[in-house]
Amino acid sequence: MDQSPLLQNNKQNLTYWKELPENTRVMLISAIYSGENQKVQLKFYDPNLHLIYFWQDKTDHKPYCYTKFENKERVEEIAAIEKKFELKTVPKMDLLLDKEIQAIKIIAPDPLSIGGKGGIREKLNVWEANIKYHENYLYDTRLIPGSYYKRKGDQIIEDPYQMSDIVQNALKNFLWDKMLESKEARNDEYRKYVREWADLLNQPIPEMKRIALDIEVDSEEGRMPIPREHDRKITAIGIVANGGFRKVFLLEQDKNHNDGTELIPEAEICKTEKELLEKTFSIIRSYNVVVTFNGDDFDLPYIYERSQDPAIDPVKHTIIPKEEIPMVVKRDSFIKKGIQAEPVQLKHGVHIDLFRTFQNRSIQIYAFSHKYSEYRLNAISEALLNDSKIEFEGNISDLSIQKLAQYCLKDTELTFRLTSFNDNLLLKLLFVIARISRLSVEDLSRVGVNQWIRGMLFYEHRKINALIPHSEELRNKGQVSSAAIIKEKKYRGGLVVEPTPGIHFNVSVVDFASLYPSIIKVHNLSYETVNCPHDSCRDDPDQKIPDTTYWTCKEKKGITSLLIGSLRDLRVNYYKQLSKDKTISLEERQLYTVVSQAIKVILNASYGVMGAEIFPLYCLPVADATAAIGRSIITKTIDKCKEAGIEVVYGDTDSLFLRDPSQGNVEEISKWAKTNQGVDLELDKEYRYVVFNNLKKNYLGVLKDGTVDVKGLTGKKSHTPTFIRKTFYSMLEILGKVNTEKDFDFAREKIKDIIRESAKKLESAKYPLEELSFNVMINKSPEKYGKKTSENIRTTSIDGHDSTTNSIKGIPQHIKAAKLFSDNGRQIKAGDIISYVKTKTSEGVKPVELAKYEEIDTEKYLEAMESTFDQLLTALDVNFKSIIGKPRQSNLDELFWSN
DNA sequence: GCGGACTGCTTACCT
DNA sequence: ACAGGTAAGCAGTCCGCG
Repeated sequence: MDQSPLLQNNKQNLTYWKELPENTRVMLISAIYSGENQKVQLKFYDPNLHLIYFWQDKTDHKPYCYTKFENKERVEEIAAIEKKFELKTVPKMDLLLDKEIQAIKIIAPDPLSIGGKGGIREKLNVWEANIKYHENYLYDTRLIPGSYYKRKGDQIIEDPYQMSDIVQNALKNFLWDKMLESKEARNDEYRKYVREWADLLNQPIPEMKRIALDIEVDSEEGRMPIPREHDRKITAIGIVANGGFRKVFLLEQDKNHNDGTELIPEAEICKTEKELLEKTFSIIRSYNVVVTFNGDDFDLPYIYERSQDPAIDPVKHTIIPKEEIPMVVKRDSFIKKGIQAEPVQLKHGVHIDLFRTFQNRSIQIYAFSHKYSEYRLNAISEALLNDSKIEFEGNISDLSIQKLAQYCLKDTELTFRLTSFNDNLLLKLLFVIARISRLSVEDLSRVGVNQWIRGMLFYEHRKINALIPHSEELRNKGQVSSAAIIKEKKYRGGLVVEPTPGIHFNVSVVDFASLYPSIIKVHNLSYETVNCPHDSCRDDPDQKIPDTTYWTCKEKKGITSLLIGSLRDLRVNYYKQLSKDKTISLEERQLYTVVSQAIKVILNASYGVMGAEIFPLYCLPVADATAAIGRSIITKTIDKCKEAGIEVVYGDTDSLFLRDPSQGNVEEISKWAKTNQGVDLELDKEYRYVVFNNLKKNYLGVLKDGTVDVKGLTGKKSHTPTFIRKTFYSMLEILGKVNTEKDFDFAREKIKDIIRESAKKLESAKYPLEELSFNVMINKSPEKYGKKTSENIRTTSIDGHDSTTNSIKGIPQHIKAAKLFSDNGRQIKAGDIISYVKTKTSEGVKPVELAKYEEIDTEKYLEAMESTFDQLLTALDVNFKSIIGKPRQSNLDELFWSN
């Protein structure tokens, strides 16, 4: 077995800053505020020796916030009474007014004096009081998580890696040649942004020494142990680290839990839980990064609480002293309601909870292209690693010690591999996002994308000495200009072109490369530049945004426009090229691929957050204007196509489907778009043919190489019963082989055969029940459904019964099924996928596990097949009903209902 | 009392 | 806990019919 050198000497790898040799390059990985010391503490990582250097502020930096001059008297009054604040008048840039103002800086002895109970925030209109102190600290010192530093005396000095000549030259080319074509190239400010991003993002990312950790706890069936109660024994702790280190500590068990087989070699049996915990702690101490799956709410708080419970030492009833535990309870964090665990933080390392990270929609969709759709370890592992947990029947507490060891170690291994697969993709991604968002990985892996962009923008405000506005100040920036199509939406979004129904050969798809970020860049969109205070801009017709009442600023570049625009250009014109450049090392190329991916995540969200209330710089006019310009660009491009005689058969937001264009056609339009609209229109895909029915966001396309692209069709949707989906995909296989108009005749017949066969299999009960299930996710807890209708409230309150058919009326089918499940004692919670079949029972549905074949409503399934397949068949001029014959009593029905 | 038109709710998808 | 637009299925209400 590969033994980790770190484990052998068991050295606590936490070292103080003064011990860091000068000129050793270390990376900033964490920043926290220690309430105990009232100081910010930083952790730096030495990528060679894998040590953490620990730094505590000595600069006497203090928490603070601002107020405006109009509050001078009031703030002086407060300061005179409370005697703990220091006031300073300082110049600040007010971006909304585009002028310098005098602000009063209120300096406090501790963060609670500002944001705590009775803090200044409650007494006065203050600015920048909602920023966590450790974030403030990073902004002010310009320290960026994920960046490299070195020690000089007591100080922290920037110490970036040098870029290689190739990369350096590519950047120069980009800055001086590529960009000279555009207006921005002549803008030094813009060039400075590009340069700074590249300097930051081109830094290599080291492989971090880390462990994955997973605990198993003795528990009753169907009830999760609660950390706060810590009343259940810890029976196993698995640890997997880099370099092949694997270990599982097991609590000694009685004979009933021994199946006589041999234990896996990684197993080590401990006499008591105390011993088990002590051994685990000593390993945790020797690593810098700890990875768990749901460790925030379970594993970490559980082992912490349990270590303080005398039950872990049955003989002497002693606990583990707090100094020996590598964790502390996070006291400064605000207490969330209803949580089951006190948050726990690692003392010297960094803890990443993958459960939370994979739940992040941006990670799920943009980083992993929606490969997983459930947030369980097993589902994510299956999707990303093609591996799964060890399955077992019954209760985990009944497993033999041998099986438990295997099970626990497997979970731990999967957790580790989620951070290591694809050349440590996830961790690298997180570190690049840390650099962009100015948040530590510890912080950013637990928050949504709006906080990432918040971090990027807040940092920038500090950098240019601009006061960060209140969200209320951004609410009076103008009326919404374009009403949404969907009610309950705030403004109108992208334009969807009505598809031309039918089969079209040789269709080219062109799309605008990151359209919204381009618009934000080209049109100088930012909260302070949309409806800016300058009369000259307001009165200039060139500054007007088409189809809206908004105008934009020509006097000054907006901060969002600069940041998003420079990132966009870097991605499109620099990182994408570098990631393919064979003259640089594979390792570097991989970094640039990751950087490009991380920027994509940020760009994709940058427009969305402007229209999201939770975003601190929420500014509806910016989002509204962005979408309006997008509609204007696509509309004008369509007009231009028509003018040039190019037929547009479909389009959605930023894409156009052109029917049989020449290469010259595409070039012409693309050039036109660049010159007249300032956006890049690129050839995205070339379809051999595309099939449209009359529905938007619904089509099938076969690429030149025979790959079949399906969008939006029901046959693709995850809730569709497997047998229908499988039949649908075999239809697609046929269509992938179609090359010419003539081939369709054959394909049509093949498809009819497939459908007939499938219908026959259905009617003769040949499909396993599981293939008939609809699989629908429940997004709320089951009780929260069906409360809106008065009818429903009345029936439940009158008869009082819960499980009568009355009380489950007015409730979606998947919830009905879920309720039948919980009647059977199984817990259903938000995020679960309910698998149910359609039945002839009074409810009309039943969970698959509880259903019998004779209850199946075959007619309903034929209807489902019909509606699913008709989306394709209508375009192929085939009729479902005529294939399987008229609706009739199915064989199955006759069989079961006659006797 | 019945059925079709309509609305609202929910989910899954597209960009 | 980033946006809006579209489709589909179900459940319920409204309204006219005769």
